[in-house]
Amino acid sequence: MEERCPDVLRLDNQLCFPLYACSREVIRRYKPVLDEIDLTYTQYIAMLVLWECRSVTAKELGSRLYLDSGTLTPLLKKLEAKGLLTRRRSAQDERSLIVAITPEGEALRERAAHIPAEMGRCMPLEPSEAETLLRLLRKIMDSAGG
Amino acid sequence: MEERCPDVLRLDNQLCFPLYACSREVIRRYKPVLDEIDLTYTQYIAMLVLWECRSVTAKELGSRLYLDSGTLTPLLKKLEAKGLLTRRRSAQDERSLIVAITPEGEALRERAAHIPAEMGRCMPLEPSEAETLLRLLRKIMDSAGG
DNA sequence: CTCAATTCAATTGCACACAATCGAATTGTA
DNA sequence: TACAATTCGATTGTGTGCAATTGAATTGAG
Repeated sequence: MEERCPDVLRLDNQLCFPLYACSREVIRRYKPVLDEIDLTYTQYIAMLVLWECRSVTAKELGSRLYLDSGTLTPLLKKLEAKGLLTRRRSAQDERSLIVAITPEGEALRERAAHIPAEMGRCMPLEPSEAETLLRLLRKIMDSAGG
Repeated sequence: MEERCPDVLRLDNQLCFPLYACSREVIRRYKPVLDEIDLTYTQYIAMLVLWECRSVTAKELGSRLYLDSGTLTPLLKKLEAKGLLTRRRSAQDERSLIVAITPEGEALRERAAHIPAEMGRCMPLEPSEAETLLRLLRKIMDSAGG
């Protein structure tokens, strides 16, 4: 008799897979609205930081988004090519790259202002549920290993 | 006076970003243990399905993992090259690709059996919290738009 | 039966993610 | 002040994700 697959190895019994699948699903749902402003999801979250900060170093941006230079360098070059931001070296430290929003980038913020509410309507969670979800995600993020 | 960035556009006030960041973080934590059995995370979840089912069509596998042929075709070819599975056309329907686990693939299951428990220790959630998290993720997955 | 519509996996092209490495700039210490 | 260690962004290479297209096989309406 063949040994059965142990329950612990079942796809649905792991936290990792629903988390991974749900993350991709939510990004898929953003796509139609992000298409309207010609941003990918990763470009969108980079712009979210710039809409908050106007100017940040690439290092700070990477630290906020948990992305390294291998991902950020080509991403920022594309956003620069779109005219949404500028890239220049810091005068104090030539190693640092300063990323600053342009007027076009600022203007895009208004066209993006409706997105969070629109996406919120796609998420069937009560405010208390959303808060619980956020708390649990942060608990994982903050735990040792990251 | 410059208009401040509206709160709704703040990175941390959206559900999408913590979800996306947490998913990548958890996959990062899997990497050291998956390196030991020479699987990427995506290859691992594909093997999870095969450890359950032994034999599935590519379509069924894609439906379980929410991945399309553009992702699965090269992935399955790599796993076939590792000797963990076989790929052959269905006799009943030549369009269908049947993916079946090999003895080497079965053997790998034993070397992977410790992974869920090990990862569980990296996740600081109480059982009830994990259950809540799963429920909320499924609620999002099951909602309209997917 | 017939042929248009559908269903599959494969392919192509683009955009991430991320490990590893590089080279320039800066820092810390003797 | 030298100079080794560190920090920073850029580059390279691999492996996904996913949209769009292709081509073969199957299905279904007439």
